[in-house]
This record gives sequence, structure tokens and C-alpha cells, in this order.
Amino acid sequence: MTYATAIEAQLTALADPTRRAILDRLRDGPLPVCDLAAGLPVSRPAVSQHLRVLSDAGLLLVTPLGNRRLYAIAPGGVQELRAYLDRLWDDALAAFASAARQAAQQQMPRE
Amino acid sequence: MTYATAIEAQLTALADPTRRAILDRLRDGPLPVCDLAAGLPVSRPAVSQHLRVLSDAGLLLVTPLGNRRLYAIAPGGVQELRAYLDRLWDDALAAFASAARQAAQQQMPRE
DNA sequence: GCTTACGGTAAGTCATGACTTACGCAACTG
DNA sequence: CAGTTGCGTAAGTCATGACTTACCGTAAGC
Repeated sequence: MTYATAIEAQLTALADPTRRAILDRLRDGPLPVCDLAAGLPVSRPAVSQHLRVLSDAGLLLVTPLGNRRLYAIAPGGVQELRAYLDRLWDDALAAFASAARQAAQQQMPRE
Repeated sequence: MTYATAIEAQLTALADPTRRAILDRLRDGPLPVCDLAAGLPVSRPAVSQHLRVLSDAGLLLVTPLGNRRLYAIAPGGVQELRAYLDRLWDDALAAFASAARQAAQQQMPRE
């Protein structure tokens, strides 16, 4: 329901295969719910619920258009997630390099 | 259990707050399970299970060291995930630009 | 006005997964 | 060779979330 961070909401949203399928179908542009559900193996209400989760995570934009609602991937939605992964990546590399340096020193204490 | 793609396994692994806490504690370098569990609000077996999930997702490296097992963030583990997000990001931007262009054309068909 | 498409919400079912305690096994330590 | 430490696994409980059908608004078309 409510998540501690935006990162958590986005990761949880992306972890579901149906929701990733929805995003995949939106890669080419906005779609209404009926078109979205037509290409998915689940019912339309299920798609609505997934769209809710994706919207709450900031990954989708909704634009009401007459009778329908167009859903589109939010540009910038995954920015925070990318930044999180980049930091994790950097720290992991630094820690790995540090551990390797330390291991090398223990193997040959002096040059 | 078994996931369709490595992306799915990594996203599922990262979606859990306890597992992200484990990764956070490994940012500075490798740790054995007992040290890892000492700073977390869950039992040690729970930590072991989370470590299994993270390892299966390719996010951790294990190096047996005598009696203990050192866990470390796998350098390169999040590479696929970063690539996935980058593609999603690029496609979303392209679709957004395309939609904006189309909307502008409909608003003012000729210059 | 009435009817039909579109889509969100309610309520209920069922599977999954996060956690616990209890146990088993390997490796240091006296 | 005991006893202890470190850690994985088994078994069971409980909450969550993904899905279904049924229902209710709202906008378009006759």
C-alpha cells in the first residue's frame, strides 16, 4: 500500500511481470485501458489495478480523453531508481576494489 | 522461485526492504552472516534466506572463509537491470517526444 | 431521454513469500 | 575428542497481493 520510499514503490511495481508487460506495451506511446487489456492474459479490472500501482509509483501519466483514459510512461519516472542503482553500483565497485587492495596487501605485505 | 528473466529475479530481490537493508550494510565491504544479522531486526535464518534470494539473482558473491561465509555485493550484478531501465527510459522519452510532436501538429497543422 | 462503450471499485479466493523456531552439519577451540 | 560457533535448511504460520466476478459511475451515440 504505502511505501517508505519512492524507490520501494517503483521496485515493487516493476517486480511484477504483468506490470512490466503493461510498460512494454506503452513503449511505443499512450494507450487506453481497453487496448492495454486486449493484449494481456488478465482481465480488465486486473489491468486497472496494475495501472493504479504503476501510477502511484510515479511511473505512468494519465490523460483523460473523452470517454477514455490514456496511460503513458512518465518521462523521468525511473530517474530515482536509476540513481539508486548507480549509487549501489559505485559503492559496490569501491568496496570491491578496497577488498582486492587489502587482499593483495595481505598476500604481499611489502613490495 | 524460478524467474523468467534475470531482470525479474533482480527486481524481485531488490523490492524487499530487508534485502535492500542487507545490500546497504554490504556497501562498505564484505560481511559474514552473523555480523549482517546483528544489525537487522529479523532473525538470522531470515537473513540466510534473503541472502539466498540475492545470490540467486546474481547480486551477491559468496566466499567461504574458514568457519564463516563472507557475502559481498557482486560487481556487475545490477548491470542488466541498469540496461533495462535505460532502454525503458529511452523508449519513454521517444514516445513522449513523438506524442508531443503529433499533438503539436494537430493543434497547428501547417506552420 | 435510453443504451452502449469505457473504466474504476468492492468483495472474495488463492498462491506466494517473509518470518519464526527447531534442527543438522561443518569447522575452529579447549 | 567434546563443546562451541557459524550458517544453511525444514516445517509451519501469517500477511500480502494478484486475480476473478459483480457492480457503479460517466461520457458518447442513437
